Amino acid sequence: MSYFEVLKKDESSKARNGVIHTAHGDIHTPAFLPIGTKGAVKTITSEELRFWGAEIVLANTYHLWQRPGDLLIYKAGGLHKFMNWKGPIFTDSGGFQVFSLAKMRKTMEAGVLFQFDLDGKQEILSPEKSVDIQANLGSDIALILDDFPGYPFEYQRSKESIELTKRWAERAVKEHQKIVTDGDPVNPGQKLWGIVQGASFPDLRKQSAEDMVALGFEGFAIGGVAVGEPHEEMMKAVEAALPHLPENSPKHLLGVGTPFDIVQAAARGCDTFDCVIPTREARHGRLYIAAKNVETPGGTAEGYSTIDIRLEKYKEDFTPVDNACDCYLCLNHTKAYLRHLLATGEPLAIRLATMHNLKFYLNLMAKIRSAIEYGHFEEMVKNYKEYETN
RNA sequence: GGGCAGAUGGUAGAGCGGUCAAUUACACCUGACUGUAAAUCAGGCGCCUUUCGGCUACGCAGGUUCGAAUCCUGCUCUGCCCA
Repeated sequence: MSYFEVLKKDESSKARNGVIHTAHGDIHTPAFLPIGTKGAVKTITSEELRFWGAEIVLANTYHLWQRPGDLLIYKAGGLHKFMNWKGPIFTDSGGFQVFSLAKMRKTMEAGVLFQFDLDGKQEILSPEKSVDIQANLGSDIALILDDFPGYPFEYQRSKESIELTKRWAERAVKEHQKIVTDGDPVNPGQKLWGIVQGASFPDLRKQSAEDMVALGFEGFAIGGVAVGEPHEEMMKAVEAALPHLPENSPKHLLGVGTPFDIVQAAARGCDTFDCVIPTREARHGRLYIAAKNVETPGGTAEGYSTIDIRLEKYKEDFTPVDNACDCYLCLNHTKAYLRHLLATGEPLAIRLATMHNLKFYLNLMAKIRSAIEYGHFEEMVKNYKEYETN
């Protein structure tokens, strides 16, 4: 049984249904990974995630290294046991933190120099260190430490980043092999995935993809996107990278995205996605709603809309956020109640809202898989976008 | 009936002669949020105006003053206390 199996290819696009086999179970793709940066998807239990159909979660190397420390998690028996999540875990390498916390960090050949917030101690996150930490966490999918410049995209800087990422990748692979051969990893089945950089420059994406393929990775992530660029630029980056990666390997699109982004990227062949949008925006009062039978010039379509539950107009709205939704919030509570909880700062508010948005995203992925399975993905892609409904 | 305190923008509550269209908070409105330093952040919030600026405003009516939300007088109302 190969690591990744393509179960069904869509005839109208590059989308496909597949399954990734990991030491902690299968992941049916296209899949969305709820983000649990510090070992928890904010306010949500592992049991709930599993119940709603999440098959894998993402955790962060950088943050878990700082607290509670990867050695502590190693002592706990690995991150799966520590957080009691029995399914697959995907860990980010810390590369994104290098980018998002850039003001306080310095990228060097050796790695990233930075200071811990708590005690000001200086540390270097190197490609090896990142792999070591992820080995101690015992994730099923680990990522190499990568470098990326952000937006706007600049050719020279992007070229440097794919070159540095390649050199770091070589070191990461060696370190990972060393651990597998000589070490005592928490999760011997852990796979290290490469990351393709190169902004939206086709030649750089191609080069970076080839660099990664040459290193023998079994899975790949597309990085450096969702940093403020327009949707078209993001798709351009995806289109530039995917043809140069093996068709029978899983591809993750890092940090993406809106429901629209995800559908579009799935159509281009991306298999897995992670994003803070559903969880973060839930905390900020933005709720996603499946919009069925929306009137469009081409007839009725299906898409989605969002509401800001904080608005006064929902004060006396005693209907569910989405009466067609099967999440706990929609089955049990009204907009007026959720608005009240959020307005009064009740912790339950963000939990209920998070439940809803995560269910929306997970339902979306199920719809994509189903559409591919039953041959109507083309129709779904055609009109699936955000609609205004007010 | 007497005494005391007070009346400020949706609400609470600053201001106590000019720099006040009026601090601040809440409410309300807009907008952000894409490998989570984010249960967060930014902007707006009398009316007209793109800006400049103009107009009307701090219970009501007068007055003092170059100038009043701020001082004085009367009135109205509110709260507390004493009869």
